[in-house]
Order: sequence, then structure tokens, then C-alpha cells
Amino acid sequence: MSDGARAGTSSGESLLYLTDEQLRQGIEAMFFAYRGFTADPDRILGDMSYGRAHHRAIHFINRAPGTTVNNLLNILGVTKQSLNRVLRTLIADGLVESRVGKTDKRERHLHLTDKGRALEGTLSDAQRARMRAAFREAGPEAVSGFRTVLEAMMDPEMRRAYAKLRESGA
Amino acid sequence: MSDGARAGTSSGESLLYLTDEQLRQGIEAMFFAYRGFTADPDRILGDMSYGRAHHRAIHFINRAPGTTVNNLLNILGVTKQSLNRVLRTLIADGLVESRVGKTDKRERHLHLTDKGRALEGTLSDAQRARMRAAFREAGPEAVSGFRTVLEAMMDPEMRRAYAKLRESGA
DNA sequence: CACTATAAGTCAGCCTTGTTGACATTCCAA
DNA sequence: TTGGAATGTCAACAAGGCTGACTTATAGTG
Repeated sequence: MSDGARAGTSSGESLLYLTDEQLRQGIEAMFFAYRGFTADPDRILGDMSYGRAHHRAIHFINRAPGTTVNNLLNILGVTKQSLNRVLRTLIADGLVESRVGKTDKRERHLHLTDKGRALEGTLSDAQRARMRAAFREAGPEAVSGFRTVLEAMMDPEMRRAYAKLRESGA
Repeated sequence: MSDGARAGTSSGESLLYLTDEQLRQGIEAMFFAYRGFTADPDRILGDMSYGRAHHRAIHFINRAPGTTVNNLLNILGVTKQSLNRVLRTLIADGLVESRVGKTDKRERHLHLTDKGRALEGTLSDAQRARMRAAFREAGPEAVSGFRTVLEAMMDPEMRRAYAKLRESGA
């Protein structure tokens, strides 16, 4: 079932980094790091009555202004009902604006209001600060490896979504 | 509030990897990769009536057999009550065994049963398969960088817990 | 035009997993 | 020996996922 234990014995190159133990450490690193990754925004959101789901919605609306509900659904990988609940509160609280599509009036295009952008900034700053500290501590080469592995770990569709955002962003 | 935009202008070495845009890409990579990371075990668990919390408990009980409830609490970073509910079902279903401590009878020491170990194996194999594919695709140097950045991203306490597990494991 | 497909929103109800508060048991030290 | 601290358990509640069924509005097509 698992070929990891034999990893060190094959071919010329060292495959010791593929042993089950190394993989397990990778798994645990992912677990602990993700906790750190979400800790700061979670703290901020906890004070308001928002959660991680609101953060995710705000992040991607900010990243791709005018995106449709369906688009967001695919990126976030949740159900319509789940997203709608979050979106409804964000719109009611005046953080997100929903505009009827010009060419296709069935679509709703989502934008952050000034208030929404303000919260996005607060959350992003907190999360970026931690990411920046980690990147700086690890150095550019480690960061490059970090991104390579993460990208390889994604589902193919997510990889496409990620690549698309990268293009549009930089 | 954010010094990332100026990152490229300081000192001699290139700090372009610390720009806000690079950090944002790192954030999104974390988000998408974590989805992939949990996808396979989630699928398996969905068929039974277990969730991610059960997986985490099983993983760490397997990793540190005989651990106490309190210990597990610190590692998982959830409340006692939340863990207890999960633990109760696992014990009721005969996957986990809870033994009263010898020296301190307040403590309960947790062990996987054969049945529990079997499920742990199934879940681990699925998760390791993806991790292995990602590691292999990325190569040893990228993996090293991956781990360096993740470690730098953890809260200090989690970093300690992670290091402790690493010692005991390999 | 009539029909079908698509985009979005809604209602009801479920499950997991997080939370806080109250409580029982056990240990240890004053 | 008694009172505080530590360990674990139970009860009740909220957030945020999920499915399924349904409505409304609009697009596109035969």
C-alpha cells in the first residue's frame, strides 16, 4: 500500500526525503502551520461576529472585483447556500455590494465597499505580517520551494484557479 | 502599516520575494494547497460518520501512544469539550482505548485499538500518497524550503510541539 | 413563440465541530 | 484533613459546512 519505506533503496539519487517518516513530518508541518496561518485573522474576526468564511469571501472579492457569485463558488469550493448565508450578512452590513450584470442581467457582480476594503486591509495586514516574517526568516530559496510544493499539492482545478489569479495579480 | 511595497528598494540583496503581491500569492497558495491536503481523508471520512477532527485525534494518538487527554488538547488546540465529544465516539466505536493512569488516576492514557490502527493506516496512506506525489514532483530542495517556511509560520508553542514530535518520530 | 438551460436566491433540515458553563473525581500541599 | 488545583465529563448552544427542493429572472435555441 505504501512505497515510502523503500524510497531510499531505488536508483542513484537519494530519495530519503520520500520516506514515510519524512512525509508524516510534512503532514504535521502543514497542520501546525495552517493553524498559525489563520490565527491572526481569526482573532480579529472573533471580535466582530464574523468567521473565517467571511474572510475568504472578502479576500477573493477584493482580489477579483466584479466577480460573479458562481465564480466565487468555484474558487471557494463551498455550496451556494453556504456562501449565500455569508454574502447576505456582508451585504446587509454594507461591506459588499451586489450589482446586476450589464450584459447578462442574471449575474450579480460583487464589489467591496469602502468599509469592506477597510476590513480586508486589516485582515490582510495581519496575515501578511506573519507571512512576511516567515518568508524573511526562511529566505528566498526556501520560499521558492515552499510555493513549488504547495502548488504540487493542489487539486488540478485549484491549480488552474490559482494560476489564473497569479496572472491577473502581478 | 505594510512595508512590503518598499521591499525591493532596501539594502543590497533582492527582497522582491517580500512584496505584498508575493505575500498574497503565498497566502492563496496556502489556502488552495490546504484544501488538497485534506481532500482525500475527508472523502474517506465522509462515508463513515466521522470528520476531520476524528482524523486529527487518531493521527496524534497513533503518533504518541499513551498520551493524555490534556496533552492531546494542547497539540490539537481545541477545547476540552470539543475533543471529548470526538473521543467519546471513537471510544464507543472501539477505535480508541482510554486507560486510567497508574500513578495519577485523574489522567486517561489514550491508545488506538487494532481497529483504530487500521483506520489510521487507511487515512494516512491516502494523505501520504498525495504528499509523496507533491514531494516527488517538487524535488528535495523544494521540500526543504517548504518545511523551513512552514516551520517559520507556526506559533512558537506549535513549533515546540512540532519539534518534539520530530524528535520522537525519527 | 415556446422550451430549455443557466444564474442567483431562498427555505428547511441535517451534521460536524467549535464555544462556555457546571460538575465529578483525584491529587497534593498547607 | 481540608481546600485549591488539575483532569476529565456532561449539557446546551452557535457557526458554518452539507443536501434537496423550489422560485424567479434572464438567455439562448429550435
